[in-house]
Amino acid sequence: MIPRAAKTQRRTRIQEEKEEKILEAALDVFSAYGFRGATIDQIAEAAGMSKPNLLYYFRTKEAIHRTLLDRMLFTWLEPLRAFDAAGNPESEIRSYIRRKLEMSRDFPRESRLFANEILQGAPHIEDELKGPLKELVDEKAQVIRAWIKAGKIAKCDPYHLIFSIWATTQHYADFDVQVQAVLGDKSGEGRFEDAARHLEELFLRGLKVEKPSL
Amino acid sequence: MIPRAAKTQRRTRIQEEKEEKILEAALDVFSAYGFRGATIDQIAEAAGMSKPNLLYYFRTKEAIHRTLLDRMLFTWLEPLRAFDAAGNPESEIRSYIRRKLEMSRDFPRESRLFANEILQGAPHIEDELKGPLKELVDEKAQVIRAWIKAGKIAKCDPYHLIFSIWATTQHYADFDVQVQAVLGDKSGEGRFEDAARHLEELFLRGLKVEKPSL
DNA sequence: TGATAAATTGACCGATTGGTAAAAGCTTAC
DNA sequence: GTAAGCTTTTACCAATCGGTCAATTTATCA
Repeated sequence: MIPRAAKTQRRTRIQEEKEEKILEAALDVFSAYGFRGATIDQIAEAAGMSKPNLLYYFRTKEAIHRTLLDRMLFTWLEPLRAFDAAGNPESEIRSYIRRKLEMSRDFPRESRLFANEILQGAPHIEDELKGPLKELVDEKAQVIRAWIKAGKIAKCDPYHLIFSIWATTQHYADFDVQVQAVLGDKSGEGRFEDAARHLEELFLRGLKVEKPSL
Repeated sequence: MIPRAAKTQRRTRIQEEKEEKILEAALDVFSAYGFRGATIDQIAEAAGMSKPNLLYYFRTKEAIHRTLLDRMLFTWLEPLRAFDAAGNPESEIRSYIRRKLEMSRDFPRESRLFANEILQGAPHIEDELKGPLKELVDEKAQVIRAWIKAGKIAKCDPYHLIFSIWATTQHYADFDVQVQAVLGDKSGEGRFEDAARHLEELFLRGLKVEKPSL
């Protein structure tokens, strides 16, 4: 009878399965229509259950949304967290770009969920942006700044550099329809590699110090 | 009595004014919530008129949305149209970036309207993307390819280069909340110039031929 | 097995959705 | 002024919204 936070504190197998199914369906709907555009009925149907049954596991529409966002935010920042100050600048930037691009390829719905949220003013995650996200970016910006001062990469604004990497990589998930429309349906397979090669070259050439070793 | 396409074929002064006011309000709402998330009541209130009055000028919610998209799509592509094959590659790319960035600064709502539409699968403008947009991009990609062949800029994929410019410039409109959260509310004025300088340097350095004039 | 708790459902709620009908108010040209 | 057409409003509609309730079915475990 007690849906969330059961007495035993341990979640049932059924609970686990159904909640997963709901979140899976909700990710489809929220990422496609945004928070306000999504409806509980739609999510319930996609999850293959009745609306009251869905609301037995998540008390409100917002609860589902929040759970999805929380989950996503953590993994979303993982590539940036992996950004290593001790590593080689070129390979660090290269692998960061690649990791972010892989996420766009493998988790496009998560990317769109996030994009929808930001686009609509980030009403549910403003604190996370101004807190944990900002702190992490500040930290990594310092790393980049150190590389610049050490003459390892060309001078540039670290924050805007990070923004550029975010923008270009996430573009392939968020604006996929447009990318496909422009490129035509040809080259469905090689598309990811083409984008990866292009971005790596663009950023690494753009950051190479003027006179490498002369 | 006949709202749209009046007998006289000429639109009244009042019609002109009210339609403009509706579109202005609708741009606010659609860009903030997406098509499904927006409501006619909300638009009507923002436009300072009753819902039936609004529906006297635009028969459906979709009609408003379509009008906004049609208007926007044309001006949105203007910078790319201005991309001149006869011009100097460096200055053409530089001014294209700047123009796109100016649009993000001056018309953020239009950018978000477009972003929302694409994010949600471009259900209303798929044809425009696969038609006019694709053709225009194909044309300009040829220009870039010619520049590459002539050795004027470094080798790169012209399509992905255009995507990168779109992504990075529109990022400042679409993800403004995130940008502000990360940068803090400091430097509100210089932000645009910082971004412009960063993007110009990134792309121009990234496209410079290896051995400029040796 | 039976009892107890968990899971599921149909019926329903008030509020809001996109949109309509019709009549009243307002402009404008003659 | 007045008649015709343009504009605006009040009242309303069926459908859908997020969510509740009580009752029923199903799983769990002693």
